Amino acid sequence: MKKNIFRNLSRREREIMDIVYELGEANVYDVCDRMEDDPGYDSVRITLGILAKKGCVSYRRENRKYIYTPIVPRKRASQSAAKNLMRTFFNDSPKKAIMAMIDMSSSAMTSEELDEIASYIEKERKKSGGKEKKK
Amino acid sequence: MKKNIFRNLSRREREIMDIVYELGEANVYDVCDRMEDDPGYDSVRITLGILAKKGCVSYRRENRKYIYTPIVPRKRASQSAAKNLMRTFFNDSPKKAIMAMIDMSSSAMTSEELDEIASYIEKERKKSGGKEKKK
DNA sequence: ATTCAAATGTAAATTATTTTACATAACTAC
DNA sequence: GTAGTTATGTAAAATAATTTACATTTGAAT
Repeated sequence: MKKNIFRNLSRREREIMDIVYELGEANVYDVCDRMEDDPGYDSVRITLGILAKKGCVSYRRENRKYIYTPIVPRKRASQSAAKNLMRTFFNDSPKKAIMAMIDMSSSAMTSEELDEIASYIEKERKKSGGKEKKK
Repeated sequence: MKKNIFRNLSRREREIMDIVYELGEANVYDVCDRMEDDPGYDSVRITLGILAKKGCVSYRRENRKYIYTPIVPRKRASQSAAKNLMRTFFNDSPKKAIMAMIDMSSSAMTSEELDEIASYIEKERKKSGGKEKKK
């Protein structure tokens, strides 16, 4: 059984990984800019180095700058995070989690967006038909 | 501006808070039972004490056992976590986040559940009409 | 009253994390 | 070439987190 990919990251490491995911890719300065307290270039650099050693990010050189990229693809990482959310707060029920997100966000979405989501559900519902209800 | 309630929790603290949220309330043994590595009763106890001091959990006595409960209500904590998820992985777009959750969960839901979600959206859509689309 | 279990508090010891520092390389621009 | 920027590596120092230990309290059971 695969464990949560990010469970053994420290607070700072986790914080930096979140920023790298948020940005898609980032250099040391990009990360520094997004941190509330400013830990200093070196500190962030060392931590990115640790994350590279742990296999969380890779880096490449572009012009003069090193650019760090998450190794676990955004999609897989987001699914892992979403599953964690479902387990922790929604008793592992996707339905409850999705409804809660709709509830908290409906006023921030346009009716068009809500419609889009509705048609997306309809499409999914037809596609697999979903799991059959237990008798 | 209110900061993320749980940003200054250490790894262990965060782990224990998740368990307390998952269970709703818990005593030291309940928490121990859910931890993969077993940190030992005392260690968990001390950490729960720190969480109490930080204002993350309260506790009450029931019979001979102390029971710890999250102070920030589950709903608010889950919203905070969901917002974090949206920011980190979905460019702050609820629509994208919700669709991703549907996508990853549709095969685990019955058609009935999908229907329920769809009607919930319809209800929300009618209620506020959502935000108007920008011209 | 004695014993046991469940709790408390405090402190020390251990480990992990985070930051700082220093020495160096490579590439650019002047 | 010299200086400046961006990077590297390693190590030390400083902080923070985690675990362990020991001394106490309280209530329940025998």
